[in-house]
Amino acid sequence: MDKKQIQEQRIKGYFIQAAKELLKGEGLKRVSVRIVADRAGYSYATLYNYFKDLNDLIFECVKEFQAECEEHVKVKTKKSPEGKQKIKDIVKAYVGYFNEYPGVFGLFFLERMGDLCAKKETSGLIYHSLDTLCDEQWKYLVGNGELTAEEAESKKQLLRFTITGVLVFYENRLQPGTYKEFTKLLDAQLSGILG
Amino acid sequence: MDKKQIQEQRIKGYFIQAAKELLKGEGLKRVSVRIVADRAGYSYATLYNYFKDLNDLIFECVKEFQAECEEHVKVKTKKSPEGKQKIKDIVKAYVGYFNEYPGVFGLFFLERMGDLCAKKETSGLIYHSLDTLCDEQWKYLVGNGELTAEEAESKKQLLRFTITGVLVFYENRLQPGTYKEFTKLLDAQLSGILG
DNA sequence: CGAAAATAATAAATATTGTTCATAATTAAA
DNA sequence: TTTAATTATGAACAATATTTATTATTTTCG
Repeated sequence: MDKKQIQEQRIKGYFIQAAKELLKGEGLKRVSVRIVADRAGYSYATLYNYFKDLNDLIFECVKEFQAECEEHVKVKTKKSPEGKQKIKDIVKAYVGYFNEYPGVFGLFFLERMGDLCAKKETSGLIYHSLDTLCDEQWKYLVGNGELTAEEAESKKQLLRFTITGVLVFYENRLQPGTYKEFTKLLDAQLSGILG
Repeated sequence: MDKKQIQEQRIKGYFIQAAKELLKGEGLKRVSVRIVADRAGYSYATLYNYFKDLNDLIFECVKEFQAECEEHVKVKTKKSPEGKQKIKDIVKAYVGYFNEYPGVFGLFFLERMGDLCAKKETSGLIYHSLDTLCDEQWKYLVGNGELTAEEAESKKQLLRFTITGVLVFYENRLQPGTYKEFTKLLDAQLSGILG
């Protein structure tokens, strides 16, 4: 029956919504079965009627955050001029999303994904998100003759690692002390890679 | 009394040793008060006579791992020729240590340090370890005229971020699938930065 | 040496976790 | 309306970190 599917999906949504709010607000360590269920308006046991376990629920959140992030970037860079400038803007928007929700960054890159059941699926989703977002622009630059295919591949990798590294340092609240310094650092790194 | 200090330090050492073994072998998730105390040959409650809490113990482990890592790098690069080559070798040895003990890398960069009490102290220790290890060589290159002070600072930063990023990807078992590919990637990135 | 005092080790207890299961409540079917 | 299926839930279980009161040990000193 279709109704069943709709209703089930709706209730799953309540749990997911509650978990997402907690993840964004307080981070993974504050997400417990009891608290999520409370916020969703159900008993903790009910959660297990809709999700295999807590990781299953969190995995759904990861997927939604990933989509949110992608959407966020696309909206913010809609008008950017194609090529290197657009890549820079994509990266800035990408970083901006994680800066707005540090808990999501922690969930994506820091907190052990090892526990999340479908490792390959989740990791693939997360680890290639920046690549996917920039892919068109890299192709554009190669087609344009601005970069060779090898140069593009090399820069793509460098960008991926550098941005992740920068975020790891900043989100752990150490490296650049202020947001101002952080954006300056980011700009510098982007110029270094893309010219 | 001095005897007291020595004995206390000795028993603390048993707990630290047990925790270190667990961290290296199985990672943070497998480290529990009960298991550590068991391995140390004491009751779990005894641990609290020597450490404020579990984080306090783990912080001690972090300090020891940090020292171990430093020592490991220094031994491995003792004979390297000064300058860029030595920086490359330092980075390789540094990465090599974490590759040998993935649990330690996770502890350092991935698992939420937020819980570790003395955030600033711990983070400073960890986040500047690579910088400190390479510092002499950067100075050498500047004194040598091979690099300007600004170039050195910029490359130092880039190196720090890139290496962290590469490790985050590799240790989460996704990016390069094999160790062979990983070292190749590392070499490429090092050449890109240091020429 | 032996009693008193200080120190150290521990078991029991508390408060959280995630997860399972039998049962109660609700909804759908006949 | 009675029966059957589904859904929600509280109780229970195992494992977690930590605290507290009590026991065991060691040190001190008369």
